[in-house]
Amino acid sequence: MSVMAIKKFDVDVVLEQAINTFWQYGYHGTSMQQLLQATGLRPGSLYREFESKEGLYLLALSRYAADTITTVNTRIQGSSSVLDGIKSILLDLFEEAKAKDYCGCFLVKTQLELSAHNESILTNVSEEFAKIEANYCANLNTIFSPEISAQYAKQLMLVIFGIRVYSYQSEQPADIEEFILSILPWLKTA
Amino acid sequence: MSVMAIKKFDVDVVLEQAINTFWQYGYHGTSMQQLLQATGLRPGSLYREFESKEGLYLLALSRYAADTITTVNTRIQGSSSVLDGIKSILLDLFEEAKAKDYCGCFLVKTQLELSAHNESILTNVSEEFAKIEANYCANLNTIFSPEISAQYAKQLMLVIFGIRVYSYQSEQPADIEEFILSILPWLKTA
DNA sequence: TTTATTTTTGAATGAACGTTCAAAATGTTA
DNA sequence: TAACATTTTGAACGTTCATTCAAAAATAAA
Repeated sequence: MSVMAIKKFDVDVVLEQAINTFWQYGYHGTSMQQLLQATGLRPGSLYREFESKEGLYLLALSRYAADTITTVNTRIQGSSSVLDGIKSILLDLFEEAKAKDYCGCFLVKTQLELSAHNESILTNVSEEFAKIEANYCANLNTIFSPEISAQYAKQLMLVIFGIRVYSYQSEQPADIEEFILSILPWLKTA
Repeated sequence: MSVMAIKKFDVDVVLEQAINTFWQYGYHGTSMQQLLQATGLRPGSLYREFESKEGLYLLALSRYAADTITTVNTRIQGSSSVLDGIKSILLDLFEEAKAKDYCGCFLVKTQLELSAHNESILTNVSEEFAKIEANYCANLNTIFSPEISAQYAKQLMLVIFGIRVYSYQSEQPADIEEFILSILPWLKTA
């Protein structure tokens, strides 16, 4: 009995390259040619592994979503308090936006671009956002009542979406921390 | 001397139909076939009038942007106070989102979809948002100091963006007015 | 080295894309 | 009615799109 030839490419690496391309140019705005160039794969290999452009996109999307929650929790656990953690996450969002190649949030972009084309993607992304909100809520629960936590988590989601879009505008507030605290005063610590 | 045949179509009507199609499906997600069907025009007529798909899109976009400011001011002037007017605008955004064919804000969708493809569109949309923010600021100036007005206008824009994206999620806050006031307490009147 | 299995290759495919333009139709003036 | 400027028509164009698949290459066990 014999064993196969071994894959020349690393699926994780390819997925990350696909994420970056889709993230920047959107689903309809990205051609297979771009993806082949970004990943270095040939059509046959890419199709054998991911079935189709849509298949690759869905895998890239769920990978991105999973990473998001991990990042949030890592950040909170690395901070001196939950509130400081959340505050630093928001500050990071503004910081990210200064990058020349800023391209917002892949989940948000997907939601806006594809909700009219594909109902299941709308549901899919909504579920991911629900998970993210629930995760914030769980973290807030360690310091607030369940009712307050749920309310604050909702506010947080809305503000994060707001930052994600507002950041495309060139001018940022002079004092970003003050700006954040003026909208979410309960984030104030010590 | 003689005079021409007369246009069979109304440019304003065609533009509105184009807005609705682009708004829903995005630039890359809308084909010329869809636009021909939505407008009832034949390729030749559409191209003679608007030059290209991009030309039609740009005209549709600027039309939409102009309408936005008009709507805001009409709403504020029709209210008993500036703050009530703004509050009712925000409530309307949530209300709109309940519609089955909700498709967010055309300007926001354009910004997210096309900023990587077309620098001039990014600039274009950013300028429109700056106008909208300046318009809110001018209205707030009638009751607050210039500094406070500028600060509140920024908050307002961020919250509007947030609502525009958050609304794709199915579950809305139970008491929407309370939710709004918890984020923008200065909107509270009487 | 041969055999078995898997992966890679990349030219080719048909469909859909945005766009063009010569010819026909339209409506007004002379 | 004839002359005309303008608009409409819609088949056809070349390009790019996502995708396929028979053949070649790669690998490791027998």
